[in-house]
Amino acid sequence: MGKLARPATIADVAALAGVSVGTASKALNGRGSLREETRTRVREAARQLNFEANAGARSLHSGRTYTVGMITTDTIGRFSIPVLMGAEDALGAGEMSIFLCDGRGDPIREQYYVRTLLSRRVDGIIVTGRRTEARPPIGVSLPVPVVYAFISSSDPDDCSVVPDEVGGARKAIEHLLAIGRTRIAHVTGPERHNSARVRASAALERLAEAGVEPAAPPLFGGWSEVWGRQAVGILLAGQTPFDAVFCGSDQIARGVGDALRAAGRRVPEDVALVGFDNWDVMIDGAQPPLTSIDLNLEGLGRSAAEKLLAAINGSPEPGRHAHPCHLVVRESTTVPLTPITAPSPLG
Amino acid sequence: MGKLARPATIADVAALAGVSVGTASKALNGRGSLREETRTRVREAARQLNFEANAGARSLHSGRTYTVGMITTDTIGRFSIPVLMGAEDALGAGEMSIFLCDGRGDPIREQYYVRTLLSRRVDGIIVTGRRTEARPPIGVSLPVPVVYAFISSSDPDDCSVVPDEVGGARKAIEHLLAIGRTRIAHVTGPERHNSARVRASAALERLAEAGVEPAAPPLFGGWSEVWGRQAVGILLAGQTPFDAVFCGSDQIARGVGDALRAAGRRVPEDVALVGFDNWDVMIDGAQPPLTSIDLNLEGLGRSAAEKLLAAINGSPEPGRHAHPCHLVVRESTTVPLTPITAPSPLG
DNA sequence: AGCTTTTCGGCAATCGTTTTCCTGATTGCT
DNA sequence: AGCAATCAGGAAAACGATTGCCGAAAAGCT
Repeated sequence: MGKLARPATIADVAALAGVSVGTASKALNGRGSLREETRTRVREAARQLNFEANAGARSLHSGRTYTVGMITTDTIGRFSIPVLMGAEDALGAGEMSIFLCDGRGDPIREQYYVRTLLSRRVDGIIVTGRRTEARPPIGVSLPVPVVYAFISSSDPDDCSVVPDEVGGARKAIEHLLAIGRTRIAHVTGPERHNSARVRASAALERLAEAGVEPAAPPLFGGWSEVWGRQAVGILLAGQTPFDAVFCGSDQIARGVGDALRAAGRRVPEDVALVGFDNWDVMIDGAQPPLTSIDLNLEGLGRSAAEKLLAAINGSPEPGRHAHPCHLVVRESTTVPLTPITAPSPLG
Repeated sequence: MGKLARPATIADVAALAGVSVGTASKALNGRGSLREETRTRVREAARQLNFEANAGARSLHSGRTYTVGMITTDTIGRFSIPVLMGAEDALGAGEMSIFLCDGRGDPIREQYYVRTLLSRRVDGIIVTGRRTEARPPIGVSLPVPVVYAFISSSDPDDCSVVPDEVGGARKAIEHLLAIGRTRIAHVTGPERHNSARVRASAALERLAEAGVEPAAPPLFGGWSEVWGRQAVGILLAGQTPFDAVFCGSDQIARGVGDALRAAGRRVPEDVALVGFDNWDVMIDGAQPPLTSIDLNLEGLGRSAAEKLLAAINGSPEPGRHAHPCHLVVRESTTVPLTPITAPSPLG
């Protein structure tokens, strides 16, 4: 079989079509002035040889590679994937490809990747990660534009696109207030995490604006279900009653929900529950399904890619851009209006 | 600021060092015979200009791009990420980069990506997906080697690396038998899924080899927690008792565990529970943590990348290669020997 | 028929790097 | 001193594709 045969070059095509390489190039790219008959002859030869122009050679001439690099600071995962997909969407439409590099939290590795990407002459770089913290820039005066997505650069002159966590937390509180809850607790991740602090203070602020006292000071812990369960123990042990819990993540919310149920409190009748991240796995497994804040990561990735393209084309948009979050309401904060006719055995 | 300045070429370096480009190239690559003083002078010039050799131009000459493409058939996600990471690991050591393309289940899109990758002259292609089914090859007599990872190609002459699901299911059953369980049920995903069928029949076969009757015929449903909960309803409604459930996924296992607990059965004392996939999110959230089968996806990805490298270097290993799974034992099948001294409130 | 104007395509330079030759200059040897 | 052998580095030809320029043929005009 002809497997692993050297790919055809434009010289092969030209030879088969009986023209010069220059003419073949013009024919395939619709340039120059050629007879239609010649064009089709060349095209046919190209088709026959399965010719694909060597992108490397081409970019040598054009100076563009139609390629961007994407570096994840830490591990690629739940948050970076949607960002990647959104970016791919925005870039794919313009026929660009993505080099994916996983920095794994190692700055050395990261610098190595930056060099590699630069040697491959990418047109731009997107930096992302799994936390929303600000991070040091990946380099100074790099020869290509850089956009930070989800995470942000500590240099305010860099272009960063981040989720509007403040707005998200405020929406959560507003929703709970709107359904009449006034004794609201907040359980979230470790205080050293930017996201935990930002979401907590935004929630408190929104409560204060409404003139409502929080049911308890924010409970900082981990991002896990286990912590959610433990936090319920703390809340129940305290003397102040509560009719709603806003959680810093869906995992926490799920733990909270499970523990509440185990303690005989009904969700949402006794306690309304709001999560954060809108992570389908947690949302769907929870009983009942969780109301949550969607970070709109795919939109964020798309937006980041668009800003990168703009910068590549000479119109950078430096600064920190907040991308809106939105509330997704489910049964953990609303009793369904039409009660289920035939309740499933245990679902 | 010098931002967005044209990257330095080797000509710039040569000029600064006062040598010809050929000499500069030799100096930087350790070729030819040059005075040590000259080499260091060139290296210094390169450092000063932040020179990175243009990979495109270089590969034009060498015929190699040190790049591989990775195409995911359907969406990139929980299963393809570890495979990707493993592949990156194996390739990164050899200084290769990965082009990531998400086929999104659309064959047209996929073909488009194949063409793009070929035009970029990748040295090879890895194809992956989120299901273990066999799929049609991405192309016939492509000019570069292709390895299928996790999913497999329907052409047995292609190189595929797949998890040994049969072995995994057998290990699960063996473990349950080893801890003395004899009334074992199996709850798994939809029967139309290859994984569900394969795991179920392997489990049955292993039971038969041990001369043990299954507690019930395999229950096929969905991959979700909801289904796990429903399945417990079915099992409890049936008359045959059971002392263990082997589940086709950790999500199902988690649902099963929750429902068992809700029905007053203790895990693992009354019913031992084994999941599949060893997915940390489910494992850790479950009460108690789940014993599960690890697909070793990262190892699989590494192995796939190694086979791809071998093929690139002229030693292809065609055929279907099974990658071993392993059992990870946790509290859902074992009562801890040293009981917890101070039990957490609800954890 | 002889002239100008198009039309069509070939030639060659270019992009950045590597590598093969090849030429001077130095050294070693008798 | 004269010759060969070695060394250091330059010149130029690749690699594959694009594109500006230019020449030959064909067509249009009087």
